[in-house]
Amino acid sequence: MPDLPTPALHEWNLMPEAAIALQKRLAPKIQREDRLGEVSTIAGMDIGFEDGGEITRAALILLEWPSLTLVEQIVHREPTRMPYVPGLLSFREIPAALGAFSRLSRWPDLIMIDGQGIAHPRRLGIASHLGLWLDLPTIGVGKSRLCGRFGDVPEEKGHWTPLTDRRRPEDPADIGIVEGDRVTIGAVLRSRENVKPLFISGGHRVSLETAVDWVTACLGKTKLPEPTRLADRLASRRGEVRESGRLPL
DNA sequence: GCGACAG
DNA sequence: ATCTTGTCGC
Repeated sequence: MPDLPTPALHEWNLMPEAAIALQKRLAPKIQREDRLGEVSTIAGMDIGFEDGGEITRAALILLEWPSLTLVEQIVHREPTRMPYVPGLLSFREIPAALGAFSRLSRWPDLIMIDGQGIAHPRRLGIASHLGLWLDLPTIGVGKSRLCGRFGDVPEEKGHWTPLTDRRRPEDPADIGIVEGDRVTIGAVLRSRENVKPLFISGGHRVSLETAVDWVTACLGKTKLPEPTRLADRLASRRGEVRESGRLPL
């Protein structure tokens, strides 16, 4: 049984200025180099809402690697405590996510989260924040852009273009490839043809290249990688997810 | 000052 | 995110 610090209200229910200050203090702690062990399980995390937003619903999926077989699925519901504010998403969704993780029978070796990693104004998106809290390798798998610019994305599945942003004063020198006053913070990946691309970024303890590799390796026939796809389904729709294993390539 | 803005 | 019907395409 994993044991994790209980999220105290005062640590998450912060005023915007305090939350931003905390992000700036935590961002330097993010590990951008690969620090993953052997991967035998991968988790997928996503959040949904009920009652017009009154209830937060955290969905956690645990898959076995490389079969991508479902080994555990958890749904955790609790009252919503923060409104959605661009850039402060983690404060709204992480408490519920931790509730789901506390019910997991064992820690995953890698986690994919619906949202950004360091591709964030202060380089601390929800995937990074959660990874730091759990001290586990995380990858951000966003369905849309929060910040940064990118050029045309190749049409071929698996190809991508860098997501770059203006370098911020507090950005560490090794945050990514630096070109002039810009830095690469993520990858805009064509996970599937004829569909809008995915925004991949390292969360914690995972480099961008490795993040893209893992997401690509978990792609099936759909736009989202299996971990996130299943968590997504569990977070929104009712009922459970039944899965028998990896889809044919 | 005017947009943009993860889920 | 969520509210919502049918519809086009592989």
